[in-house]
Amino acid sequence: MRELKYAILGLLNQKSMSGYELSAEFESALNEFWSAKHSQIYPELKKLTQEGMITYEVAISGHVLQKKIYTITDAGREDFLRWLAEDQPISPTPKDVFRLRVFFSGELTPQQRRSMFEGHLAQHLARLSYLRQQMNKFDTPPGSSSPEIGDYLVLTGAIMREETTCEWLKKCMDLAGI
Amino acid sequence: MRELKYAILGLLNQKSMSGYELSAEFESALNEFWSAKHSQIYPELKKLTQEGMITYEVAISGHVLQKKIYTITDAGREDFLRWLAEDQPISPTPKDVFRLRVFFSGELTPQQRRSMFEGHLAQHLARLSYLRQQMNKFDTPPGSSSPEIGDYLVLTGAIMREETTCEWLKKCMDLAGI
DNA sequence: ATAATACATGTACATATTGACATATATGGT
DNA sequence: ACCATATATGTCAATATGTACATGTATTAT
Repeated sequence: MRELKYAILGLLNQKSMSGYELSAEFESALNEFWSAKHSQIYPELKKLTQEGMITYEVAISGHVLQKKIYTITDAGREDFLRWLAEDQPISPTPKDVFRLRVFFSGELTPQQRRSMFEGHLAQHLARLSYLRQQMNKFDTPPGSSSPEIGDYLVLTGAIMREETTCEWLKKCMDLAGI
Repeated sequence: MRELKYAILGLLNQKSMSGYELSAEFESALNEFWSAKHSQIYPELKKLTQEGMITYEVAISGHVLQKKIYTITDAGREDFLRWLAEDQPISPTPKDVFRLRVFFSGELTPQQRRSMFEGHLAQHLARLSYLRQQMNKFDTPPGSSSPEIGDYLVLTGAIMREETTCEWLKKCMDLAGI
Protein backbone atom coordinates (compact mmCIF):
# COMPACT_ATOMS: atom_id res chain seq x y z
CA MET A 1 0.00 0.00 0.00
CA ARG A 2 0.91 3.69 0.16
CA GLU A 3 1.19 3.64 -3.60
CA LEU A 4 0.69 7.40 -3.86
CA LYS A 5 3.70 7.81 -1.59
CA TYR A 6 5.90 5.84 -3.98
CA ALA A 7 4.49 7.49 -7.08
CA ILE A 8 5.47 10.86 -5.58
CA LEU A 9 8.87 9.65 -4.38
CA GLY A 10 9.55 8.18 -7.82
CA LEU A 11 8.75 11.46 -9.53
CA LEU A 12 10.81 13.49 -7.06
CA ASN A 13 13.63 11.01 -7.55
CA GLN A 14 13.65 12.04 -11.22
CA LYS A 15 13.47 15.77 -10.54
CA SER A 16 12.67 18.23 -7.71
CA MET A 17 9.35 19.95 -8.20
CA SER A 18 6.33 21.61 -6.60
CA GLY A 19 2.99 20.06 -5.66
CA TYR A 20 1.44 21.81 -8.62
CA GLU A 21 3.98 20.30 -11.00
CA LEU A 22 3.47 16.86 -9.44
CA SER A 23 -0.23 17.30 -10.07
CA ALA A 24 0.49 18.02 -13.72
CA GLU A 25 2.66 14.88 -13.96
CA PHE A 26 -0.21 12.73 -12.73
CA GLU A 27 -2.35 14.19 -15.47
CA SER A 28 0.20 13.66 -18.21
CA ALA A 29 3.02 11.14 -17.80
CA LEU A 30 1.30 8.89 -15.24
CA ASN A 31 -2.16 9.31 -16.71
CA GLU A 32 -2.24 5.83 -18.25
CA PHE A 33 -1.84 3.98 -14.94
CA TRP A 34 -2.21 6.33 -11.99
CA SER A 35 -4.09 9.44 -10.98
CA ALA A 36 -4.27 11.75 -7.99
CA LYS A 37 -5.99 15.05 -7.37
CA HIS A 38 -4.21 17.93 -5.69
CA SER A 39 -6.46 17.41 -2.67
CA GLN A 40 -4.70 14.09 -2.14
CA ILE A 41 -1.22 15.23 -3.17
CA TYR A 42 -0.79 18.20 -0.81
CA PRO A 43 -1.62 16.26 2.37
CA GLU A 44 0.67 13.42 1.25
CA LEU A 45 3.53 15.89 0.67
CA LYS A 46 3.02 17.21 4.19
CA LYS A 47 3.13 13.68 5.58
CA LEU A 48 6.22 12.72 3.59
CA THR A 49 7.97 15.86 4.83
CA GLN A 50 7.15 14.94 8.43
CA GLU A 51 8.45 11.43 7.79
CA GLY A 52 11.73 12.80 6.47
CA MET A 53 11.28 11.30 3.00
CA ILE A 54 11.34 14.71 1.30
CA THR A 55 12.28 18.33 2.08
CA TYR A 56 11.27 21.58 0.45
CA GLU A 57 12.52 25.05 -0.30
CA VAL A 58 10.28 28.01 -0.91
CA ALA A 59 10.66 29.71 -4.28
CA ILE A 60 8.98 32.83 -5.63
CA SER A 61 6.94 32.88 -8.83
CA GLY A 62 6.59 36.42 -10.13
CA HIS A 63 6.75 38.95 -7.27
CA VAL A 64 5.23 37.32 -4.20
CA LEU A 65 3.55 34.01 -5.06
CA GLN A 66 5.26 31.29 -3.07
CA LYS A 67 5.73 27.74 -4.20
CA LYS A 68 7.38 24.83 -2.41
CA ILE A 69 9.95 22.91 -4.38
CA TYR A 70 10.19 19.41 -2.95
CA THR A 71 13.36 17.31 -3.06
CA ILE A 72 13.72 13.65 -2.15
CA THR A 73 16.05 12.85 0.78
CA ASP A 74 18.49 9.93 1.02
CA ALA A 75 16.02 8.16 3.31
CA GLY A 76 13.28 8.73 0.74
CA ARG A 77 15.37 7.42 -2.12
CA GLU A 78 16.31 4.36 -0.09
CA ASP A 79 12.69 3.63 0.75
CA PHE A 80 11.60 4.17 -2.86
CA LEU A 81 14.26 1.80 -4.26
CA ARG A 82 13.38 -0.83 -1.65
CA TRP A 83 9.72 -0.63 -2.73
CA LEU A 84 10.61 -0.70 -6.42
CA ALA A 85 12.73 -3.83 -6.09
CA GLU A 86 10.21 -5.67 -3.89
CA ASP A 87 8.73 -8.86 -5.21
CA GLN A 88 4.97 -8.41 -5.40
CA PRO A 89 2.09 -10.59 -6.55
CA ILE A 90 -0.05 -9.29 -9.40
CA SER A 91 -2.84 -7.12 -8.07
CA PRO A 92 -6.45 -8.26 -8.36
CA THR A 93 -8.04 -7.28 -11.66
CA PRO A 94 -9.02 -3.62 -11.37
CA LYS A 95 -12.63 -2.53 -11.21
CA ASP A 96 -14.12 -1.73 -14.60
CA VAL A 97 -17.64 -0.27 -14.73
CA PHE A 98 -17.96 -0.77 -18.45
CA ARG A 99 -17.30 -4.50 -18.19
CA LEU A 100 -19.84 -4.61 -15.38
CA ARG A 101 -22.38 -3.14 -17.79
CA VAL A 102 -21.42 -5.57 -20.51
CA PHE A 103 -21.88 -8.45 -18.06
CA PHE A 104 -25.49 -7.34 -17.59
CA SER A 105 -26.00 -6.25 -21.21
CA GLY A 106 -28.39 -9.15 -21.91
CA GLU A 107 -31.04 -6.94 -20.27
CA LEU A 108 -30.68 -4.23 -22.91
CA THR A 109 -32.48 -3.98 -26.22
CA PRO A 110 -30.34 -4.49 -29.35
CA GLN A 111 -30.55 -0.74 -30.03
CA GLN A 112 -29.31 0.11 -26.55
CA ARG A 113 -26.48 -2.39 -26.81
CA ARG A 114 -25.43 -1.00 -30.15
CA SER A 115 -25.32 2.50 -28.76
CA MET A 116 -23.32 1.34 -25.72
CA PHE A 117 -20.64 -0.43 -27.73
CA GLU A 118 -20.43 2.19 -30.45
CA GLY A 119 -20.08 5.01 -27.96
CA HIS A 120 -17.27 3.27 -26.17
CA LEU A 121 -15.48 2.23 -29.31
CA ALA A 122 -15.41 5.83 -30.52
CA GLN A 123 -13.89 6.99 -27.25
CA HIS A 124 -11.27 4.25 -27.18
CA LEU A 125 -10.31 4.91 -30.79
CA ALA A 126 -9.79 8.56 -29.88
CA ARG A 127 -7.58 7.59 -26.95
CA LEU A 128 -5.63 5.19 -29.14
CA SER A 129 -5.04 7.91 -31.67
CA TYR A 130 -3.81 10.25 -28.93
CA LEU A 131 -1.44 7.60 -27.55
CA ARG A 132 0.03 6.85 -30.97
CA GLN A 133 0.70 10.54 -31.41
CA GLN A 134 2.39 10.56 -28.00
CA MET A 135 4.71 7.86 -29.27
CA ASN A 136 6.15 10.39 -31.72
CA LYS A 137 8.05 12.05 -28.89
CA PHE A 138 10.52 9.18 -29.19
CA ASP A 139 12.47 9.78 -32.41
CA THR A 140 14.02 6.38 -31.87
CA PRO A 141 13.23 3.74 -29.20
CA PRO A 142 15.23 4.57 -26.08
CA GLY A 143 18.01 2.15 -25.14
CA SER A 144 17.56 -0.27 -22.26
CA SER A 145 19.58 1.95 -19.91
CA SER A 146 18.11 5.26 -21.05
CA PRO A 147 16.18 7.25 -18.44
CA GLU A 148 13.22 7.23 -20.84
CA ILE A 149 12.90 3.46 -21.00
CA GLY A 150 10.16 3.25 -18.36
CA ASP A 151 8.07 5.89 -20.07
CA TYR A 152 8.50 4.09 -23.40
CA LEU A 153 7.53 0.68 -22.00
CA VAL A 154 4.32 1.91 -20.36
CA LEU A 155 3.33 3.87 -23.46
CA THR A 156 3.87 0.76 -25.57
CA GLY A 157 1.69 -1.16 -23.11
CA ALA A 158 -1.02 1.50 -23.14
CA ILE A 159 -1.23 1.38 -26.93
CA MET A 160 -1.41 -2.41 -26.96
CA ARG A 161 -4.10 -2.28 -24.29
CA GLU A 162 -6.22 0.22 -26.24
CA GLU A 163 -5.80 -1.75 -29.47
CA THR A 164 -7.05 -4.88 -27.75
CA THR A 165 -9.95 -3.02 -26.15
CA CYS A 166 -11.03 -1.73 -29.56
CA GLU A 167 -10.78 -5.23 -31.05
CA TRP A 168 -12.82 -6.60 -28.18
CA LEU A 169 -15.55 -3.97 -28.62
CA LYS A 170 -15.81 -4.81 -32.32
CA LYS A 171 -16.02 -8.49 -31.46
CA CYS A 172 -18.76 -7.74 -28.93
CA MET A 173 -20.83 -5.95 -31.56
CA ASP A 174 -20.29 -8.88 -33.86
CA LEU A 175 -21.14 -11.56 -31.28
CA ALA A 176 -24.11 -9.64 -29.93
CA GLY A 177 -25.37 -9.39 -33.49
CA ILE A 178 -25.78 -5.67 -33.88
CA MET B 1 -21.13 6.24 -8.59
CA ARG B 2 -22.77 3.68 -6.31
CA GLU B 3 -21.39 0.99 -8.59
CA LEU B 4 -21.59 -1.66 -5.87
CA LYS B 5 -25.29 -0.88 -5.61
CA TYR B 6 -25.80 -1.66 -9.30
CA ALA B 7 -23.57 -4.72 -9.26
CA ILE B 8 -25.74 -6.13 -6.46
CA LEU B 9 -29.02 -5.11 -8.11
CA GLY B 10 -27.84 -6.69 -11.36
CA LEU B 11 -27.06 -9.98 -9.67
CA LEU B 12 -30.34 -9.99 -7.74
CA ASN B 13 -32.12 -9.21 -10.99
CA GLN B 14 -30.77 -12.50 -12.31
CA LYS B 15 -31.64 -14.51 -9.22
CA SER B 16 -32.64 -14.02 -5.57
CA MET B 17 -29.83 -14.89 -3.18
CA SER B 18 -28.20 -14.29 0.19
CA GLY B 19 -25.35 -11.94 1.06
CA TYR B 20 -23.06 -14.93 1.31
CA GLU B 21 -23.97 -16.06 -2.19
CA LEU B 22 -23.52 -12.54 -3.52
CA SER B 23 -20.07 -12.59 -1.96
CA ALA B 24 -19.28 -15.80 -3.82
CA GLU B 25 -20.47 -14.25 -7.11
CA PHE B 26 -18.04 -11.38 -6.68
CA GLU B 27 -15.25 -13.91 -6.26
CA SER B 28 -16.23 -15.96 -9.29
CA ALA B 29 -18.41 -14.51 -12.06
CA LEU B 30 -17.53 -10.83 -11.46
CA ASN B 31 -13.94 -11.49 -10.49
CA GLU B 32 -12.51 -10.21 -13.78
CA PHE B 33 -13.91 -6.69 -13.42
CA TRP B 34 -15.31 -6.13 -9.93
CA SER B 35 -14.71 -7.16 -6.34
CA ALA B 36 -16.30 -6.56 -2.97
CA LYS B 37 -15.71 -8.03 0.46
CA HIS B 38 -18.59 -9.15 2.66
CA SER B 39 -17.81 -6.23 4.96
CA GLN B 40 -18.90 -3.94 2.15
CA ILE B 41 -21.76 -6.11 0.87
CA TYR B 42 -23.74 -6.54 4.10
CA PRO B 43 -24.00 -2.81 4.88
CA GLU B 44 -24.95 -2.11 1.25
CA LEU B 45 -27.72 -4.74 1.43
CA LYS B 46 -29.04 -3.05 4.55
CA LYS B 47 -29.04 0.31 2.81
CA LEU B 48 -30.72 -1.03 -0.33
CA THR B 49 -33.41 -2.62 1.82
CA GLN B 50 -34.05 0.71 3.55
CA GLU B 51 -34.22 2.38 0.14
CA GLY B 52 -36.82 -0.11 -1.05
CA MET B 53 -34.63 -1.45 -3.85
CA ILE B 54 -34.64 -4.99 -2.42
CA THR B 55 -36.53 -7.07 0.16
CA TYR B 56 -35.57 -10.24 1.98
CA GLU B 57 -37.04 -13.37 3.48
CA VAL B 58 -35.37 -15.36 6.20
CA ALA B 59 -34.61 -18.98 5.34
CA ILE B 60 -33.17 -21.73 7.51
CA SER B 61 -30.03 -23.68 6.65
CA GLY B 62 -29.90 -26.96 8.57
CA HIS B 63 -31.78 -26.67 11.89
CA VAL B 64 -31.41 -23.11 13.11
CA LEU B 65 -28.89 -21.13 11.03
CA GLN B 66 -30.68 -18.19 9.48
CA LYS B 67 -29.91 -16.64 6.14
CA LYS B 68 -31.55 -13.73 4.38
CA ILE B 69 -32.61 -14.32 0.80
CA TYR B 70 -32.72 -10.98 -0.99
CA THR B 71 -35.06 -10.25 -3.90
CA ILE B 72 -35.03 -7.18 -6.14
CA THR B 73 -38.19 -5.01 -6.07
CA ASP B 74 -39.87 -3.33 -9.04
CA ALA B 75 -38.32 -0.04 -7.95
CA GLY B 76 -34.92 -1.72 -7.80
CA ARG B 77 -35.26 -3.27 -11.24
CA GLU B 78 -36.35 0.07 -12.67
CA ASP B 79 -33.39 1.87 -11.15
CA PHE B 80 -31.00 -0.84 -12.33
CA LEU B 81 -32.27 -0.75 -15.92
CA ARG B 82 -32.09 3.04 -15.94
CA TRP B 83 -28.44 2.85 -14.83
CA LEU B 84 -27.63 0.11 -17.34
CA ALA B 85 -29.03 2.06 -20.28
CA GLU B 86 -27.40 5.36 -19.27
CA ASP B 87 -24.88 6.86 -21.62
CA GLN B 88 -21.60 7.15 -19.78
CA PRO B 89 -18.13 8.37 -20.74
CA ILE B 90 -15.28 5.87 -20.48
CA SER B 91 -13.82 5.90 -17.00
CA PRO B 92 -10.30 7.17 -16.41
CA THR B 93 -7.67 4.48 -16.88
CA PRO B 94 -7.64 2.39 -13.72
CA LYS B 95 -4.74 2.45 -11.31
CA ASP B 96 -2.13 -0.20 -11.99
CA VAL B 97 0.75 -0.58 -9.53
CA PHE B 98 2.74 -2.81 -11.82
CA ARG B 99 2.76 -0.24 -14.61
CA LEU B 100 3.80 2.34 -12.02
CA ARG B 101 6.81 0.14 -11.23
CA VAL B 102 7.59 -0.33 -14.91
CA PHE B 103 7.51 3.44 -15.35
CA PHE B 104 10.28 3.74 -12.76
CA SER B 105 12.09 0.54 -13.80
CA GLY B 106 15.03 2.48 -15.21
CA GLU B 107 16.25 2.66 -11.60
CA LEU B 108 16.54 -1.12 -11.32
CA THR B 109 19.51 -3.30 -12.21
CA PRO B 110 19.05 -5.59 -15.25
CA GLN B 111 18.80 -8.57 -12.89
CA GLN B 112 16.05 -6.93 -10.86
CA ARG B 113 14.13 -5.96 -13.98
CA ARG B 114 14.38 -9.48 -15.32
CA SER B 115 12.99 -10.90 -12.10
CA MET B 116 10.16 -8.35 -12.08
CA PHE B 117 9.00 -9.10 -15.62
CA GLU B 118 9.47 -12.85 -15.39
CA GLY B 119 7.55 -13.07 -12.13
CA HIS B 120 4.65 -11.15 -13.58
CA LEU B 121 4.62 -13.04 -16.84
CA ALA B 122 4.36 -16.36 -15.00
CA GLN B 123 1.40 -15.11 -12.99
CA HIS B 124 -0.41 -13.71 -16.02
CA LEU B 125 0.17 -16.91 -17.99
CA ALA B 126 -1.41 -18.85 -15.12
CA ARG B 127 -4.41 -16.52 -15.12
CA LEU B 128 -4.73 -16.84 -18.88
CA SER B 129 -4.69 -20.60 -18.63
CA TYR B 130 -7.41 -20.48 -15.97
CA LEU B 131 -9.57 -18.15 -18.08
CA ARG B 132 -9.26 -20.38 -21.15
CA GLN B 133 -10.39 -23.30 -19.08
CA GLN B 134 -13.35 -21.23 -17.88
CA MET B 135 -14.32 -20.76 -21.50
CA ASN B 136 -15.04 -24.50 -21.69
CA LYS B 137 -18.25 -23.97 -19.75
CA PHE B 138 -19.72 -22.73 -23.01
CA ASP B 139 -20.17 -25.79 -25.23
CA THR B 140 -21.13 -23.42 -27.99
CA PRO B 141 -21.03 -19.59 -28.04
CA PRO B 142 -24.31 -18.30 -26.56
CA GLY B 143 -26.67 -16.54 -28.95
CA SER B 144 -27.06 -12.78 -28.85
CA SER B 145 -30.28 -12.99 -26.83
CA SER B 146 -29.14 -15.77 -24.49
CA PRO B 147 -28.95 -14.87 -20.78
CA GLU B 148 -25.31 -16.02 -20.87
CA ILE B 149 -24.24 -13.48 -23.51
CA GLY B 150 -22.89 -10.94 -21.00
CA ASP B 151 -20.84 -13.54 -19.19
CA TYR B 152 -19.45 -14.77 -22.51
CA LEU B 153 -18.52 -11.28 -23.72
CA VAL B 154 -16.64 -10.34 -20.56
CA LEU B 155 -14.80 -13.66 -20.48
CA THR B 156 -13.78 -13.15 -24.09
CA GLY B 157 -12.53 -9.69 -23.14
CA ALA B 158 -10.64 -10.98 -20.11
CA ILE B 159 -8.81 -13.56 -22.23
CA MET B 160 -7.90 -10.97 -24.85
CA ARG B 161 -6.69 -8.63 -22.12
CA GLU B 162 -4.48 -11.30 -20.52
CA GLU B 163 -3.08 -12.33 -23.89
CA THR B 164 -2.11 -8.74 -24.61
CA THR B 165 -0.60 -8.30 -21.16
CA CYS B 166 1.57 -11.39 -21.70
CA GLU B 167 2.67 -10.14 -25.11
CA TRP B 168 3.50 -6.76 -23.61
CA LEU B 169 5.59 -8.31 -20.82
CA LYS B 170 7.56 -10.33 -23.37
CA LYS B 171 8.10 -7.19 -25.42
CA CYS B 172 9.29 -5.36 -22.28
CA MET B 173 11.89 -8.04 -21.59
CA ASP B 174 12.96 -7.78 -25.19
CA LEU B 175 13.12 -3.97 -25.30
CA ALA B 176 14.79 -3.72 -21.91
CA GLY B 177 17.40 -6.16 -23.19
CA ILE B 178 17.17 -8.91 -20.62
C1' DA C 1 -16.21 -38.15 18.26
C1' DT C 2 -13.60 -34.59 16.39
C1' DA C 3 -11.46 -31.56 13.50
C1' DA C 4 -11.34 -28.90 9.38
C1' DT C 5 -13.70 -26.35 6.24
C1' DA C 6 -17.71 -24.14 4.47
C1' DC C 7 -21.77 -21.48 5.48
C1' DA C 8 -23.65 -17.23 7.41
C1' DT C 9 -23.86 -12.34 9.17
C1' DG C 10 -22.37 -8.61 11.10
C1' DT C 11 -19.24 -4.35 13.08
C1' DA C 12 -15.04 -1.31 13.74
C1' DC C 13 -11.22 1.02 12.24
C1' DA C 14 -7.93 2.68 8.95
C1' DT C 15 -6.86 4.25 4.53
C1' DA C 16 -7.82 5.95 -0.15
C1' DT C 17 -10.08 8.91 -3.15
C1' DT C 18 -13.08 12.38 -5.05
C1' DG C 19 -15.60 16.71 -5.35
C1' DA C 20 -16.48 20.87 -3.31
C1' DC C 21 -15.06 24.81 -0.81
C1' DA C 22 -11.67 28.49 -0.16
C1' DT C 23 -8.13 31.85 -1.43
C1' DA C 24 -4.70 34.43 -3.88
C1' DT C 25 -1.16 35.68 -7.56
C1' DA C 26 0.70 35.61 -12.51
C1' DT C 27 0.38 35.99 -17.30
C1' DG C 28 -1.23 36.79 -21.88
C1' DG C 29 -4.63 38.55 -24.94
C1' DT C 30 -7.99 42.24 -26.23
C1' DA D 1 -7.84 48.50 -17.84
C1' DC D 2 -9.95 44.12 -17.94
C1' DC D 3 -10.77 39.34 -18.44
C1' DA D 4 -9.69 34.59 -18.94
C1' DT D 5 -6.74 31.16 -17.88
C1' DA D 6 -2.92 29.24 -15.60
C1' DT D 7 -0.20 28.96 -11.41
C1' DA D 8 -0.20 27.84 -6.54
C1' DT D 9 -1.72 25.74 -1.97
C1' DG D 10 -4.61 24.20 1.13
C1' DT D 11 -9.03 22.04 3.90
C1' DC D 12 -13.45 19.50 4.47
C1' DA D 13 -16.94 16.13 3.96
C1' DA D 14 -18.62 12.12 1.72
C1' DT D 15 -17.85 7.81 -0.28
C1' DA D 16 -15.34 3.58 -1.15
C1' DT D 17 -12.60 -0.11 0.16
C1' DG D 18 -9.90 -3.36 2.80
C1' DT D 19 -8.25 -5.71 7.13
C1' DA D 20 -9.26 -7.25 11.30
C1' DC D 21 -12.44 -8.30 14.91
C1' DA D 22 -16.42 -11.04 16.45
C1' DT D 23 -19.69 -14.85 16.56
C1' DG D 24 -22.08 -18.96 15.61
C1' DT D 25 -23.97 -23.19 12.76
C1' DA D 26 -23.52 -26.98 9.06
C1' DT D 27 -21.25 -30.40 6.64
C1' DT D 28 -17.70 -33.54 5.39
C1' DA D 29 -13.72 -36.23 6.06
C1' DT D 30 -10.98 -38.86 9.32
